Amino acid sequence: MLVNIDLRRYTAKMSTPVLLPLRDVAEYCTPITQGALSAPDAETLARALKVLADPARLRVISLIAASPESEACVCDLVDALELSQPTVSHHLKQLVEAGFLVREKRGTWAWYTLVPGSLEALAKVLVP
Amino acid sequence: MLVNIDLRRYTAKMSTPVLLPLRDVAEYCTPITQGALSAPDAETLARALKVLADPARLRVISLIAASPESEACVCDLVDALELSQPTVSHHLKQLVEAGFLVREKRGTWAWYTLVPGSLEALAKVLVP
DNA sequence: AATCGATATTGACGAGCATCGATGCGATCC
DNA sequence: GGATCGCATCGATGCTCGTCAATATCGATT
Repeated sequence: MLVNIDLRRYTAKMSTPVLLPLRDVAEYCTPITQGALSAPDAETLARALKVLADPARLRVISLIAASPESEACVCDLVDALELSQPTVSHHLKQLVEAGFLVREKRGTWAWYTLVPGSLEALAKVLVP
Repeated sequence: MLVNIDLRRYTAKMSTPVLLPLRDVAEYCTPITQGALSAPDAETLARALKVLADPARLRVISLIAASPESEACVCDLVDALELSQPTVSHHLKQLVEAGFLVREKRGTWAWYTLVPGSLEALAKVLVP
Protein backbone atom coordinates (compact mmCIF):
# COMPACT_ATOMS: atom_id res chain seq x y z
CA MET A 1 0.00 0.00 0.00
CA LEU A 2 2.65 2.50 1.02
CA VAL A 3 4.87 1.35 -1.81
CA ASN A 4 2.07 2.00 -4.23
CA ILE A 5 1.53 5.57 -3.02
CA ASP A 6 5.21 6.45 -3.13
CA LEU A 7 5.50 5.02 -6.58
CA ARG A 8 2.68 7.19 -7.86
CA ARG A 9 4.26 10.31 -6.42
CA TYR A 10 7.58 9.37 -7.92
CA THR A 11 6.20 8.93 -11.41
CA ALA A 12 4.28 12.17 -11.02
CA LYS A 13 7.51 14.01 -10.30
CA MET A 14 9.08 12.48 -13.36
CA SER A 15 6.41 13.72 -15.71
CA THR A 16 5.79 17.22 -14.33
CA PRO A 17 7.43 19.26 -11.57
CA VAL A 18 5.39 19.21 -8.37
CA LEU A 19 6.69 22.21 -6.47
CA LEU A 20 6.20 25.87 -7.35
CA PRO A 21 3.55 25.33 -10.03
CA LEU A 22 2.92 29.04 -9.97
CA ARG A 23 6.35 29.83 -11.34
CA ASP A 24 5.77 27.34 -14.11
CA VAL A 25 2.47 29.03 -14.84
CA ALA A 26 4.10 32.43 -15.20
CA GLU A 27 7.05 31.15 -17.21
CA TYR A 28 5.58 28.58 -19.51
CA CYS A 29 1.80 28.76 -19.72
CA THR A 30 0.27 30.70 -22.53
CA PRO A 31 -2.89 32.69 -21.78
CA ILE A 32 -5.85 30.38 -21.65
CA THR A 33 -7.87 32.13 -24.33
CA GLN A 34 -4.92 32.61 -26.72
CA GLY A 35 -4.71 29.35 -28.59
CA ALA A 36 -5.38 25.87 -27.31
CA LEU A 37 -3.77 24.99 -24.02
CA SER A 38 -1.41 22.01 -24.15
CA ALA A 39 -2.15 19.12 -21.82
CA PRO A 40 0.94 19.71 -19.63
CA ASP A 41 0.20 23.43 -19.40
CA ALA A 42 -3.36 22.64 -18.41
CA GLU A 43 -2.09 20.36 -15.65
CA THR A 44 0.28 22.99 -14.33
CA LEU A 45 -2.32 25.72 -14.36
CA ALA A 46 -4.91 23.45 -12.76
CA ARG A 47 -2.51 22.59 -9.95
CA ALA A 48 -1.93 26.25 -9.17
CA LEU A 49 -5.64 27.02 -9.28
CA LYS A 50 -6.44 24.03 -7.10
CA VAL A 51 -4.27 25.41 -4.32
CA LEU A 52 -6.21 28.65 -4.48
CA ALA A 53 -9.59 26.96 -4.73
CA ASP A 54 -10.15 26.41 -1.02
CA PRO A 55 -12.06 28.73 1.32
CA ALA A 56 -9.51 28.48 4.11
CA ARG A 57 -6.57 29.22 1.84
CA LEU A 58 -8.36 32.14 0.20
CA ARG A 59 -9.05 33.60 3.62
CA VAL A 60 -5.41 33.13 4.59
CA ILE A 61 -4.28 35.20 1.63
CA SER A 62 -6.95 37.77 2.31
CA LEU A 63 -6.13 38.00 6.02
CA ILE A 64 -2.44 38.48 5.32
CA ALA A 65 -3.14 41.15 2.72
CA ALA A 66 -5.48 42.95 5.08
CA SER A 67 -3.15 42.87 8.09
CA PRO A 68 -1.25 46.09 8.98
CA GLU A 69 2.22 44.74 8.19
CA SER A 70 0.94 42.41 5.45
CA GLU A 71 2.05 39.41 7.43
CA ALA A 72 0.55 36.90 9.83
CA CYS A 73 1.71 34.16 12.15
CA VAL A 74 0.03 30.80 12.54
CA CYS A 75 -1.67 31.58 15.82
CA ASP A 76 -3.39 34.65 14.37
CA LEU A 77 -4.73 32.58 11.48
CA VAL A 78 -5.89 29.78 13.77
CA ASP A 79 -7.99 32.28 15.70
CA ALA A 80 -9.38 33.94 12.58
CA LEU A 81 -10.16 30.79 10.60
CA GLU A 82 -11.50 28.77 13.53
CA LEU A 83 -9.67 25.70 12.32
CA SER A 84 -7.24 23.49 14.19
CA GLN A 85 -3.58 24.45 14.21
CA PRO A 86 -2.45 21.41 12.19
CA THR A 87 -5.03 22.21 9.55
CA VAL A 88 -3.85 25.80 9.28
CA SER A 89 -0.23 24.69 9.03
CA HIS A 90 -1.23 22.28 6.30
CA HIS A 91 -2.87 25.02 4.25
CA LEU A 92 0.10 27.32 4.76
CA LYS A 93 2.46 24.64 3.49
CA GLN A 94 0.37 24.26 0.37
CA LEU A 95 0.39 27.97 -0.28
CA VAL A 96 4.16 28.21 0.23
CA GLU A 97 4.89 25.24 -2.04
CA ALA A 98 2.66 26.71 -4.72
CA GLY A 99 4.49 30.03 -4.59
CA PHE A 100 1.80 32.24 -3.13
CA LEU A 101 3.40 32.74 0.30
CA VAL A 102 6.85 32.83 1.86
CA ARG A 103 7.64 31.69 5.37
CA GLU A 104 10.04 33.50 7.68
CA LYS A 105 10.81 32.14 11.10
CA ARG A 106 11.49 34.81 13.71
CA GLY A 107 12.13 33.26 17.10
CA THR A 108 9.31 30.97 18.03
CA TRP A 109 6.87 32.40 15.55
CA ALA A 110 6.58 31.72 11.85
CA TRP A 111 5.51 34.72 9.80
CA TYR A 112 3.91 34.38 6.43
CA THR A 113 3.84 37.06 3.75
CA LEU A 114 2.49 37.25 0.22
CA VAL A 115 4.74 36.71 -2.77
CA PRO A 116 4.37 39.95 -4.78
CA GLY A 117 2.90 39.38 -8.21
CA SER A 118 1.82 35.81 -7.58
CA LEU A 119 -1.88 36.51 -7.93
CA GLU A 120 -1.22 38.81 -10.86
CA ALA A 121 0.67 36.05 -12.67
CA LEU A 122 -2.28 33.74 -12.31
CA ALA A 123 -4.78 36.39 -13.37
CA LYS A 124 -2.76 37.15 -16.48
CA VAL A 125 -3.06 33.57 -17.65
CA LEU A 126 -6.83 33.75 -17.27
CA VAL A 127 -7.18 37.16 -18.93
CA PRO A 128 -4.42 38.11 -21.35
CA MET B 1 -29.94 6.55 -0.38
CA LEU B 2 -31.53 8.87 -2.90
CA VAL B 3 -33.35 10.70 -0.13
CA ASN B 4 -30.10 11.28 1.64
CA ILE B 5 -28.44 12.82 -1.42
CA ASP B 6 -31.36 15.08 -2.17
CA LEU B 7 -31.46 16.20 1.42
CA ARG B 8 -27.83 17.25 1.34
CA ARG B 9 -28.36 19.28 -1.82
CA TYR B 10 -31.40 20.90 -0.33
CA THR B 11 -29.67 21.96 2.86
CA ALA B 12 -26.72 23.17 0.81
CA LYS B 13 -29.05 25.38 -1.17
CA MET B 14 -30.47 26.78 2.01
CA SER B 15 -27.11 27.93 3.32
CA THR B 16 -25.47 29.11 0.11
CA PRO B 17 -26.61 29.21 -3.50
CA VAL B 18 -25.27 26.31 -5.50
CA LEU B 19 -25.74 27.37 -9.08
CA LEU B 20 -23.93 30.16 -10.88
CA PRO B 21 -21.28 30.79 -8.24
CA LEU B 22 -19.50 32.95 -10.76
CA ARG B 23 -22.30 35.50 -10.81
CA ASP B 24 -22.17 35.62 -7.04
CA VAL B 25 -18.45 36.19 -7.25
CA ALA B 26 -18.87 39.14 -9.57
CA GLU B 27 -21.79 40.63 -7.65
CA TYR B 28 -20.92 40.09 -4.04
CA CYS B 29 -17.28 39.19 -3.52
CA THR B 30 -14.86 41.93 -2.67
CA PRO B 31 -11.38 41.70 -4.18
CA ILE B 32 -9.33 39.18 -2.26
CA THR B 33 -6.54 41.57 -1.31
CA GLN B 34 -8.86 44.44 -0.35
CA GLY B 35 -9.81 43.70 3.22
CA ALA B 36 -10.45 40.36 4.83
CA LEU B 37 -12.67 37.99 2.88
CA SER B 38 -15.79 36.89 4.73
CA ALA B 39 -16.30 33.16 5.21
CA PRO B 40 -19.30 32.98 2.82
CA ASP B 41 -17.48 35.01 0.17
CA ALA B 42 -14.50 32.69 0.50
CA GLU B 43 -16.77 29.69 -0.03
CA THR B 44 -18.36 31.24 -3.11
CA LEU B 45 -15.05 32.21 -4.65
CA ALA B 46 -13.53 28.83 -3.85
CA ARG B 47 -16.43 27.06 -5.56
CA ALA B 48 -15.94 29.08 -8.73
CA LEU B 49 -12.18 28.51 -8.70
CA LYS B 50 -12.64 24.79 -8.06
CA VAL B 51 -14.62 24.44 -11.26
CA LEU B 52 -11.77 26.05 -13.14
CA ALA B 53 -9.06 24.07 -11.34
CA ASP B 54 -9.21 20.99 -13.53
CA PRO B 55 -7.01 20.28 -16.55
CA ALA B 56 -9.85 18.97 -18.68
CA ARG B 57 -12.10 21.95 -17.97
CA LEU B 58 -9.28 24.41 -18.60
CA ARG B 59 -8.64 22.77 -21.94
CA VAL B 60 -12.35 22.92 -22.78
CA ILE B 61 -12.36 26.67 -22.27
CA SER B 62 -9.15 27.03 -24.21
CA LEU B 63 -10.36 24.85 -27.08
CA ILE B 64 -13.58 26.80 -27.40
CA ALA B 65 -11.75 30.12 -27.34
CA ALA B 66 -9.30 28.92 -29.98
CA SER B 67 -11.93 27.50 -32.33
CA PRO B 68 -12.83 29.53 -35.43
CA GLU B 69 -16.41 30.30 -34.38
CA SER B 70 -15.56 30.31 -30.66
CA GLU B 71 -17.80 27.34 -30.11
CA ALA B 72 -17.51 23.58 -29.88
CA CYS B 73 -19.77 20.54 -29.77
CA VAL B 74 -19.28 17.60 -27.46
CA CYS B 75 -17.87 15.29 -30.11
CA ASP B 76 -15.11 17.77 -30.99
CA LEU B 77 -14.10 18.00 -27.35
CA VAL B 78 -14.18 14.22 -26.86
CA ASP B 79 -11.70 13.86 -29.70
CA ALA B 80 -9.45 16.67 -28.48
CA LEU B 81 -9.41 15.75 -24.80
CA GLU B 82 -9.16 12.00 -25.29
CA LEU B 83 -11.68 11.42 -22.55
CA SER B 84 -14.91 9.43 -22.63
CA GLN B 85 -18.06 11.19 -23.77
CA PRO B 86 -19.78 10.94 -20.36
CA THR B 87 -16.74 12.49 -18.73
CA VAL B 88 -16.71 15.39 -21.17
CA SER B 89 -20.44 15.95 -20.69
CA HIS B 90 -19.87 15.99 -16.95
CA HIS B 91 -17.20 18.68 -17.22
CA LEU B 92 -19.35 20.75 -19.55
CA LYS B 93 -22.23 20.63 -17.10
CA GLN B 94 -19.96 21.88 -14.35
CA LEU B 95 -18.75 24.76 -16.49
CA VAL B 96 -22.28 25.73 -17.48
CA GLU B 97 -23.60 25.60 -13.92
CA ALA B 98 -20.68 27.73 -12.77
CA GLY B 99 -21.41 30.36 -15.41
CA PHE B 100 -18.38 29.93 -17.64
CA LEU B 101 -20.18 28.37 -20.61
CA VAL B 102 -23.60 28.42 -22.22
CA ARG B 103 -25.18 25.48 -23.99
CA GLU B 104 -27.18 25.84 -27.19
CA LYS B 105 -28.81 22.83 -28.80
CA ARG B 106 -28.98 23.00 -32.60
CA GLY B 107 -30.52 19.87 -34.05
CA THR B 108 -28.69 16.83 -32.78
CA TRP B 109 -25.61 18.71 -31.66
CA ALA B 110 -25.09 20.71 -28.49
CA TRP B 111 -22.87 23.73 -28.97
CA TYR B 112 -20.99 25.34 -26.14
CA THR B 113 -19.73 28.92 -26.11
CA LEU B 114 -17.92 31.06 -23.57
CA VAL B 115 -19.81 33.51 -21.39
CA PRO B 116 -18.21 36.88 -22.17
CA GLY B 117 -16.54 38.44 -19.15
CA SER B 118 -16.70 35.34 -16.98
CA LEU B 119 -12.94 34.89 -16.73
CA GLU B 120 -12.49 38.61 -16.34
CA ALA B 121 -14.88 38.68 -13.39
CA LEU B 122 -12.86 36.00 -11.67
CA ALA B 123 -9.55 37.68 -12.43
CA LYS B 124 -10.80 40.96 -11.03
CA VAL B 125 -11.48 39.37 -7.66
CA LEU B 126 -7.92 38.06 -7.58
CA VAL B 127 -6.31 41.29 -8.74
CA PRO B 128 -8.31 44.45 -8.03
C1' DA C 1 18.57 21.12 31.51
C1' DA C 2 13.95 21.14 32.23
C1' DT C 3 9.91 23.06 30.96
C1' DC C 4 6.80 25.51 28.07
C1' DG C 5 4.86 27.60 24.05
C1' DA C 6 4.55 27.85 18.92
C1' DT C 7 4.68 25.33 14.90
C1' DA C 8 5.36 21.22 11.86
C1' DT C 9 4.57 16.36 10.84
C1' DT C 10 2.21 11.93 10.94
C1' DG C 11 -1.65 8.81 10.57
C1' DA C 12 -6.25 8.12 9.94
C1' DC C 13 -10.84 9.02 8.52
C1' DG C 14 -14.64 10.69 5.77
C1' DA C 15 -16.37 13.50 2.07
C1' DG C 16 -15.87 14.97 -2.55
C1' DC C 17 -14.61 14.20 -7.23
C1' DA C 18 -12.88 12.52 -11.83
C1' DT C 19 -13.64 8.76 -14.63
C1' DC C 20 -16.07 5.23 -17.19
C1' DG C 21 -19.61 1.61 -18.73
C1' DA C 22 -24.34 1.12 -19.20
C1' DT C 23 -28.49 3.17 -20.13
C1' DG C 24 -31.93 6.68 -21.49
C1' DC C 25 -33.59 10.26 -24.59
C1' DG C 26 -34.32 13.07 -28.83
C1' DA C 27 -33.49 14.14 -33.32
C1' DT C 28 -32.34 12.66 -37.92
C1' DC C 29 -32.33 9.51 -41.74
C1' DC C 30 -33.66 5.71 -44.57
C1' DG D 1 -41.45 3.23 -37.96
C1' DG D 2 -37.18 1.26 -37.13
C1' DA D 3 -32.23 2.29 -37.04
C1' DT D 4 -28.65 5.35 -36.02
C1' DC D 5 -26.22 9.16 -34.09
C1' DG D 6 -25.21 12.76 -30.56
C1' DC D 7 -25.61 13.79 -25.98
C1' DA D 8 -27.18 13.48 -20.97
C1' DT D 9 -27.84 10.79 -16.86
C1' DC D 10 -27.04 7.01 -13.61
C1' DG D 11 -24.27 3.92 -10.65
C1' DA D 12 -20.08 2.40 -9.33
C1' DT D 13 -15.18 2.84 -8.39
C1' DG D 14 -10.82 4.49 -7.07
C1' DC D 15 -8.29 8.47 -5.89
C1' DT D 16 -7.64 13.03 -3.82
C1' DC D 17 -8.09 16.09 -0.21
C1' DG D 18 -9.63 18.67 4.02
C1' DT D 19 -9.72 17.88 8.73
C1' DC D 20 -8.21 16.64 13.34
C1' DA D 21 -5.90 14.08 17.36
C1' DA D 22 -1.55 12.67 18.61
C1' DT D 23 3.13 13.36 18.38
C1' DA D 24 7.50 15.51 17.18
C1' DT D 25 10.55 19.52 16.84
C1' DC D 26 12.53 23.71 17.98
C1' DG D 27 13.34 28.02 20.24
C1' DA D 28 12.85 30.59 24.56
C1' DT D 29 12.69 31.15 29.46
C1' DT D 30 13.60 30.08 34.07
